[in-house]
Amino acid sequence: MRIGELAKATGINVETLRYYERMGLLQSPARQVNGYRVYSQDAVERANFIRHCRALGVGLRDIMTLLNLASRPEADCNDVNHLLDEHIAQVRAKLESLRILEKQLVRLRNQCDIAHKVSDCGILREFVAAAHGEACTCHSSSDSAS
Amino acid sequence: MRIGELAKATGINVETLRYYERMGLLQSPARQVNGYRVYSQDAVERANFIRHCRALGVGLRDIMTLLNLASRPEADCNDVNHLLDEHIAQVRAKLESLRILEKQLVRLRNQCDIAHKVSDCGILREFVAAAHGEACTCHSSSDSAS
DNA sequence: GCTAGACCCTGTAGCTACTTCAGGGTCAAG
DNA sequence: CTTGACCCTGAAGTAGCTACAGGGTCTAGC
Repeated sequence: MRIGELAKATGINVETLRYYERMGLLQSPARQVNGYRVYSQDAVERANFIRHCRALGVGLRDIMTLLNLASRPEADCNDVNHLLDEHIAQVRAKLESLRILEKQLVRLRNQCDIAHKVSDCGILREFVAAAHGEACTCHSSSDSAS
Repeated sequence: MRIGELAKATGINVETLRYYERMGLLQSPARQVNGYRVYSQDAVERANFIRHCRALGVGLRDIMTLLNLASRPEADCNDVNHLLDEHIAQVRAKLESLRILEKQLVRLRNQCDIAHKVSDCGILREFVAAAHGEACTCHSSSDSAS
């Protein structure tokens, strides 16, 4: 199977597949005489594994770790647990900051419900006021989101 | 005020301030004879405005739009509303996918609560099974998060 | 006068996870 | 023999910074 077919079979972009190969996530496949990559069924599974992990927001480095662990059946499963726990913690932290962010944005949005001039816009006034406030107090307590 | 002082006053990194200048968010300030940047109080406010927006996850391009709008008091405030609405929608979409993600991760994590060998690890088995499943059905319904 | 250290400058590369582009080669069908 | 689909490599672009290299400037202390 060539790279285009692998792409179709896995739903992963051709370029992304080559990128994964460069990054060491996919082994360099055999080549035809013309230089085309030839993949086996193993590659499909490996690529799908990667895709599944990516859909869960797992980073490439961590996927690499998982792939290495998966290939050593005698390895200690604690590493997998640990990796997942960390990932869950990250996701929860992000969720929390996004929830706060949403509240702030909605509150901001409510400053200006009817269309009028920017000069009267509660939203921009809020922005500016917040900027002023920070400039005056000079010691912010909140941190950035994202 | 020099760039270091502006950095302290706003809590924005010196490098980031120069970056914002390169990106056109901050106007190129006056220079001393030795080439050092000199900032006015205006710059502090503008920089704080940017910082505030960034903390809300607003992208640099959108901040640019807001700054331009804010400088034209007669402009229509609807643009601000629209920008904010879009941003809120984005944040909500991200929240939703993160919530799903968290559930999936927690479910996955529960597959393997006691430390043992990778060969018996429910988590990795789940990953592999999911990859297999996707390979077989060949038409995924879920999309990626993040 | 001279040196250390803090600050400033520009320009460039690094980060993540890709995507896109330039500039080619290969192959099957018409 | 040409068209179009596919493949190749290597480099650059994306966002929003951060960090580094390799300098210049200024002030304080000896």
